[in-house]
Amino acid sequence: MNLKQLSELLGLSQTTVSRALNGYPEVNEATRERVLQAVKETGYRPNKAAQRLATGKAGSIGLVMPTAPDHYSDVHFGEFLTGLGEEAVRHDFHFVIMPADPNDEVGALRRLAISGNVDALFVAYMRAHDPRLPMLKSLSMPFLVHGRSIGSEPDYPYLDIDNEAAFYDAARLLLQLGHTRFALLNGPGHLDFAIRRKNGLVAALAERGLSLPEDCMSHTSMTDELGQSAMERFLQMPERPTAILCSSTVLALGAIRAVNQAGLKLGEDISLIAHDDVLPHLKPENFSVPLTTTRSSLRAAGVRIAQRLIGTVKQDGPFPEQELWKTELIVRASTGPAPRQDQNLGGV
Amino acid sequence: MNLKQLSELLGLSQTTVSRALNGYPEVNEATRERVLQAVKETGYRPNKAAQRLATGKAGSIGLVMPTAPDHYSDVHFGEFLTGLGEEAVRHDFHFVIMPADPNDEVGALRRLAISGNVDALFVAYMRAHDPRLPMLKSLSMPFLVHGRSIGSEPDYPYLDIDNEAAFYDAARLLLQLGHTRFALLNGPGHLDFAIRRKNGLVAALAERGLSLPEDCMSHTSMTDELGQSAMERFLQMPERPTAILCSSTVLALGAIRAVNQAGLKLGEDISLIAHDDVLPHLKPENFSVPLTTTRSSLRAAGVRIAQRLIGTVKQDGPFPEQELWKTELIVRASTGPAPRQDQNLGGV
DNA sequence: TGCTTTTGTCAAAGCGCTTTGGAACGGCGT
DNA sequence: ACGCCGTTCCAAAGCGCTTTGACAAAAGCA
Repeated sequence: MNLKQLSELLGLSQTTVSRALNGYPEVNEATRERVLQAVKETGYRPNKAAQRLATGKAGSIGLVMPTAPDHYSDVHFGEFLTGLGEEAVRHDFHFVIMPADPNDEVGALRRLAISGNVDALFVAYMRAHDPRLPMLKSLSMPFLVHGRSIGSEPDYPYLDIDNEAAFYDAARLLLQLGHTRFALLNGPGHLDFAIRRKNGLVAALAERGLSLPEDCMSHTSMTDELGQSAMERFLQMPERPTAILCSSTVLALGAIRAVNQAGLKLGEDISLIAHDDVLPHLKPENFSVPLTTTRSSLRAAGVRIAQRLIGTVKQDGPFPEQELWKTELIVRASTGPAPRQDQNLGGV
Repeated sequence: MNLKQLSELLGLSQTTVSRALNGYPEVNEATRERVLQAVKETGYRPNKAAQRLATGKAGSIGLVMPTAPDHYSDVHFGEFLTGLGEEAVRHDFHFVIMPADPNDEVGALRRLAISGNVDALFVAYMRAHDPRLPMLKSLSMPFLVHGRSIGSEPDYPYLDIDNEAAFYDAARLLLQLGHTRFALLNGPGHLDFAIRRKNGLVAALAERGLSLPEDCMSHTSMTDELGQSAMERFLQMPERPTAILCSSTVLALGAIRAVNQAGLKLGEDISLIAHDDVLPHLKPENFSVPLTTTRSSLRAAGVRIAQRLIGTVKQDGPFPEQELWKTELIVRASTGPAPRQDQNLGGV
């Protein structure tokens, strides 16, 4: 069934049917109803390829999936993708996923853009001074970045969470509880979110005249194994930290294992706050000691990004704007007052 | 730059240029060279949408991404997707990913098929008597399944690994080492691969007159946490198993944690063989006690599936066939002779 | 030489949609 | 009665490609 057949069946022109379907105002409401009814009965579906050719819009958004032979397909990416997908499917959009070596993301993105089968681009895993940004700007194709790029002019459309504030607030809570020795279990050091979280923590410490020693920072991929080994190192320090900030519940999973194996009590000997991306199978409230977290749903971010990107493409409208989400600081049992000996030793 | 302009530039007809580009035989080699040269110089790229409309081929394959609010975006899926993607990008194909609740996979698949923006479908996570199979067969659209569906007529195109043989062989190795008490850490019980792996193990045991008690089987999602808790249960049994078969290195990760925490030695007190999907960040040789595994690369399967599916679509050729990969049994340090007390008690 | 094949090329007809530029129609004011 | 609008619809022109059917030119064959 195609438009022509449908219009003949209705005794209308293709024009009118097309307009009825696409919500144009110049068609009589009664006529539109008839058309819609016929569509239901016949199960007519417009041919995507024809629509694309006619409108010049592909109805799809492109993204680069970081992947190399040794690259871990991480849960955060999957979770985010799910959000994107949920929204996309509602609008009959789809993605073109271009797998690419993380070292060639610029190239991959450019290839995607000129391939002509996407209307818009999405990028994530932002770094400081990210080289993709100037490229994207030169492209005259809508794009939206998840995160930001420290060191770049902030004149590009993005959706980000306020990482700095999140870890600043988390650190302040721990400071108020009397902690003075902090450690940071962070994501890869070149990524923007990791830099900002570190900055947030450092800023909060600086207000109290404290600083974060180099050996109390760990920058790794966010897997539980790496969380565990980093935490083990922290615990072996002569003056071990009592307050841990952690960039992911996945890292926290490993870290807590290390705490337990060291015979220490989470929430008593060690206080820990993790950032919670709301990964479905890793709920902070289900940890044996429920986790205090800074929370912001990765999946929700995916949905929102898809919304904005699709909106932009559909109405050929203004490029999407900047959006900064606050995280929620949710206090559970993994944080508590600094242990006694710490209070004795501690302070400024 | 479009075909028309290019052909005018060359003083040829659109027909000839198109044919030269698409490798048709009826064009002079010298002419083809000229065309190719011009393409290089002008950077001409055929418009995808127009090609689609003209050929009726979308150049994309569809797949359903299982996702629900509580569904874990698992690493196995990501890893497989990476393989698919690598191959797809080589042929300028892309996927349409339709996220769907695992309970509505049939519906999602159908919607994908009639949406008209895919040429072929791919399905995974096969179950026994999988309801998607009859639906797919009725669809007259090429498809390929990863895995098989026990209980269904095996008349559909698939790529699978020989799960039964894998675990049969693994079990035999352990039997030869003198083990008699086995346990199975398996994936979700409704999935085909899990059923077959269990069958393989049971068959090997039966040859020795042994059987697998119900409480020595665990069927769960393949996360390390669940691997750990299941293993803990096994270890608390009065006559605890000494030989463990494990459906994923992710499960094994947790299981081994349980072994260590129980103060037992892997490869001495407990022998363990895991199936290794070759996840980049979970290499069995990097475990503190290197893991004996049955190996088959998930990513390679992705590549192969993309190859076959794309091949089928491109030449409109025969539907793809059936393919069964053998796994490799790779012996490392996590397997050893059954401990003494077991040999005394044990045997047929 | 005259005939049929083969080779290399072309003009034109789609593919199924959107969109432009009218046209028909009835109601309105004058 | 006339012209003028606003509404509702239409015919036809693309969008950029592939493919069919035809046709010269070159080649093969008797």
